Amino acid sequence: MKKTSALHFQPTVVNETPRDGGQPATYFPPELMSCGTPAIASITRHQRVLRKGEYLYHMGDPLTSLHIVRSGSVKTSRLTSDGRIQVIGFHVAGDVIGVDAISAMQHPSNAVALETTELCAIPYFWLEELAQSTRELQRGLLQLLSREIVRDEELLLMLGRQNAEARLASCLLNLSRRTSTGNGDGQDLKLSMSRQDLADHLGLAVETVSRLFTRLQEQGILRVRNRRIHLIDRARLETLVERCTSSHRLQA
Amino acid sequence: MKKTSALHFQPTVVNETPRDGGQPATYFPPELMSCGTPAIASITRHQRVLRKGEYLYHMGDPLTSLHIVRSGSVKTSRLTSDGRIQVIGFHVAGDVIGVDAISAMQHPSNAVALETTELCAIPYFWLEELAQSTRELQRGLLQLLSREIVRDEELLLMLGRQNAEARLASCLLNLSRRTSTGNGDGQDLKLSMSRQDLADHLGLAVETVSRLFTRLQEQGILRVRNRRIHLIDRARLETLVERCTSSHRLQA
DNA sequence: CGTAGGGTTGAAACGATTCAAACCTAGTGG
DNA sequence: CCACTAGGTTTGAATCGTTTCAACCCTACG
Repeated sequence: MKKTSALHFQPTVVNETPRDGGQPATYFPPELMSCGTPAIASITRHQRVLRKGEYLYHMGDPLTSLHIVRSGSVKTSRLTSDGRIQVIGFHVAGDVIGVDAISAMQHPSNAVALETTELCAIPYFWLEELAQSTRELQRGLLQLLSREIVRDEELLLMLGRQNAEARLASCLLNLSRRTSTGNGDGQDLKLSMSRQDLADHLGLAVETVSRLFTRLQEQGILRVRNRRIHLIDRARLETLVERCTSSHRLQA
Repeated sequence: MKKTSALHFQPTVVNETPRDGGQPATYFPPELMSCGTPAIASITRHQRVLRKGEYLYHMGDPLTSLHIVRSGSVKTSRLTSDGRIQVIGFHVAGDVIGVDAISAMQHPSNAVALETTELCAIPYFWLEELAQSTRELQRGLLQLLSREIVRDEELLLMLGRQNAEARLASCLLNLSRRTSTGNGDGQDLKLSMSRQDLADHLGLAVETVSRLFTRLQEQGILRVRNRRIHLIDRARLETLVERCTSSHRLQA
């Protein structure tokens, strides 16, 4: 586990290199990047740091703020009445957490830090106010929520119609894409979640996930060293996935 | 199949009995009920009727309008690259369709009528405009999208962590709840979707769904007559479901 | 060095799928 | 009115993928 090195305070700067070259310090989701200055200014205060295992919120907590992950990672999850877990998602820098709480103004899921994690809080009533006066922000917010719906729909497709192998492949490619810095091609990833977390996300048993890693390694598609995954043959990994290609259109 | 009896034009009245007693003519989702009069007025024009099998939109189509189902039902679906289908949802009177298209301004899913269906279209750019000037409407819209996220998360739980039986039970109870008129206890439901559609929604094979119906009938939980389902023992159906109870809180 | 938790592996069991066939039912045309 | 068809639905038997249970291994950490 990392030490307090992750605790250095970022100044009020939001994105060092707004949108073009270099490694983007993507603390902000693209949907909210275009909103006006006052919005950004009011948002970037209120820092918060969670250690591994600390909860950001529990099911049933009232919604006070949305949160943007600045560094680290968070998992959100739900429970069945008999205690089985479904991990809804893993969230990394730039992701916004808590939007599922807007409808009932209380959280329907849990959010817990998988490692030391920096977040910035956006008081929700502020955000609504600002969105009312800032056209760009309103649009950004709506797009943000809609994007979340699309993401969940893709997960539904994964859980409903893909086998274990394809699910893991999907997940790894997804994580790789979202954590890669842009210039680094994202072939190496350090998973912050346990095998159990992965299993609970993919709707599988831990043992199955473990076996899959072994198998993919044997096939030379990736190399596994604990939670450090090296993607050797990304193309082959992609062929394992039946992804939703917008070109395809059969009878449905 | 029904005749043109469903084609009678509803006047500009939105909800006959706004919120209290009687059978609510729920053409509107609760989230948008509270918005100001001008919004409602501008929305309730633009009718549209689809026959069974007709598409409201295809994957890739640009977003022009959201749609509210006034009567009938619609299924939305996505495809894997190899042609397998995941039905995202079944939508009945009062449901809003198309919100997943807001993020990319084009539809990531298909929407097709399961029977003769009346819809009313809400031009999206109008809606955004109105939401900018009407506080209530902005809030309603955000709640609407958030509600959709919650719904999808519940489906994730279902697909990821429930067995075939619990999935079908969930789905039936859900359909019953949403189509019941309020005074009628909703024990009888007429499914507008095929077994295949159900299977594609629940992530199962058609044969499995068929067998489940037979089994539930043998157990005296419901009676099946084609697409007409009579719920005999709702309580027992509920025990089959492992639902997400907000009281429960284990280590997650 | 010893422990604890996460991770892996194997064998047996199970649930759901697949393939094949038969069965309804609604709609069609003689 | 009936036979005929086509789709949707049901049923059975064999197969497959994933889970379960149990044991073991590894590795980080005190």
